[in-house]
Amino acid sequence: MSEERSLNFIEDIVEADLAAGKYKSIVTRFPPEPNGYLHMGHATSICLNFGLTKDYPGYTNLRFDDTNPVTEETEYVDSIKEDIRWLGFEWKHELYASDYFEELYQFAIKLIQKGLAYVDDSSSEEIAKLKGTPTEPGTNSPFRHRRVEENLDLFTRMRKGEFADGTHTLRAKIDMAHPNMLMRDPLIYRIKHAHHHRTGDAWCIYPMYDFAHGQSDSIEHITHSICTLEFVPHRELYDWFIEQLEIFPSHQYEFARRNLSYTVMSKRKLLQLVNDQYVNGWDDPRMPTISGMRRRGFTPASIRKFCDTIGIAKRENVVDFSLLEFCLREDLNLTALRAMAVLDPVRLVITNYEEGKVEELTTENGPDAAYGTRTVPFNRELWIEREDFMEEPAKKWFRLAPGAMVRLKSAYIIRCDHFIKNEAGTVEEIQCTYFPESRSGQDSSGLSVKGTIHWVSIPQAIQAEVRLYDRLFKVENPSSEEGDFKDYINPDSLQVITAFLEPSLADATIEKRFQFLRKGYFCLDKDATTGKLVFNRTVTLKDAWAKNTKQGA
RNA sequence: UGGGUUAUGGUGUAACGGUAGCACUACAGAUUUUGAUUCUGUCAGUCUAGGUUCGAAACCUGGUAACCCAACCA
Repeated sequence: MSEERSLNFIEDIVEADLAAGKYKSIVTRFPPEPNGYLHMGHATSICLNFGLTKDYPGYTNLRFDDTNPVTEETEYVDSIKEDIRWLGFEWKHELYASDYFEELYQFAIKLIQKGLAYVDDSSSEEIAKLKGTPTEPGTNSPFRHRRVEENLDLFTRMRKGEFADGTHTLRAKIDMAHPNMLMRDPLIYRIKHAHHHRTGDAWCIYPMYDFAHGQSDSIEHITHSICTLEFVPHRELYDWFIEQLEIFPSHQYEFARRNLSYTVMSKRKLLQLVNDQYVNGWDDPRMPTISGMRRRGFTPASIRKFCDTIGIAKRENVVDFSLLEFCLREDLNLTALRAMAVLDPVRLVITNYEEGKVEELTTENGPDAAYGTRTVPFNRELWIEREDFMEEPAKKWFRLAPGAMVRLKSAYIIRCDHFIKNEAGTVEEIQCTYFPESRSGQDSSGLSVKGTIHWVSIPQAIQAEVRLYDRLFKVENPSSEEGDFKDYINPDSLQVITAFLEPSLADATIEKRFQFLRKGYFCLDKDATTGKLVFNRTVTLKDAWAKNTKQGA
């Protein structure tokens, strides 16, 4: 109540309805079709629908819109439920449009009896031809004036299975000259002799979307039926059916689907990426699917925060990917365990450190003291990041360079004395001296350095496969570019490397989130086995220096 | 003279006839044993032309632009 946060237009409507006493509590629903995996676009709808009944009295149903048996499968039902729960929401009732098939059938009978529906024997081509175009009115079907009794008989026989697929349809009788194409005698039932994932072979006629969705809403007494903008023209039909059927008046409200830059967000396109093997399945960490993002290491809280931040409105939009990254980092920064890993190693030798000696040094586990500490082994030879050394240091370079000093995180201050190159001119080894009095936590050296770098002790280091991801597409809006969206796929969206990790990372589990110090946030991938660690880079840290050098170049 | 929807910084979103605000991005600086985090600051906006009004991003009129609608998909 004390929130100053401004309301979106749907919350405005809900508040007005509640204030006017139109409803004492509200009912919303999330209505996926079980024919694919949920993606970031669905997350917006989930957060909206479930969020509304968290903020206002009422509840939200999960209703599968399963009126097309040829594309729908139980496998999808399960993944959808898992994704919603993972996002942190729980539905009141788990329902299916197919639960209402008998009721829907009776609704159709009622329409026929009122003279508002008829059986059409036209082929799909004939129906399309008579439909007209947006600028030309349609023409009445020759079957439009069948008598009620004949329609009833035919429709009953359609249900009994007397006719083949495509031979008959049931259409609402509205107006073939209507400016809204959807009002030109829309099809409401079609024959499909197909096995349904829930009703099996009980039916061979199935209602169309427009004769299932709104009626299901009404049956469930949904007060606010929220969908995306492309359904705006359907609202007229939605209201027409409810009025003619004289059933509970649910209302439909539409918002603009959210688009994310550098990716695509339609089931059809995502399916192509999977089928054509541009990615490795629906849960590939580069996919904007909920399952892909979960595998990548996104947290539910970060996705909810993102949905909340981008808001709900009616205009076309492409949200910056960087905002999603911001929400992710914001959450991960607070929750990820800290660890050290070297992704691109170069050998560093501390020439004045006793050979064979190993010290266990204390370092922090997390962003604050509550996470406690652990120890990491330290010895004479370490891996450090190749990019942390510069033979000829740039301006404002804080890291290692000939003669320069840095602190090794949670360890000692070192000074670079020499470096060794191979024939190819690549630095192979960096030699340093350390200052024993500069030990972390008990530094009496009086030295101060600008830079601190991470490291991993070579003898104890463990290896892991690390998968580095970049954006899937090279352009902000692949769908609006010339040609095929697949032409704009980023060929370097996945880079697989072998990294050296501190030994504690051997205990990583799939739920844990890590910040590899100075490198980014990582999590264990499901491909990891007892013998082989595999990490995904969820997102990099912000890197002011990298930005700096990029600009200078 | 088909119908519908939408136009606010680079991006997303507020302002409900009364000071155009917030967040991201970008940039500059402070702190920092992560060039992270944190903190401070800067740049930057009402599609257009008229009108109503003391006062318009908002209301009216005319343009312009983008998106949606001609699946037995949802």
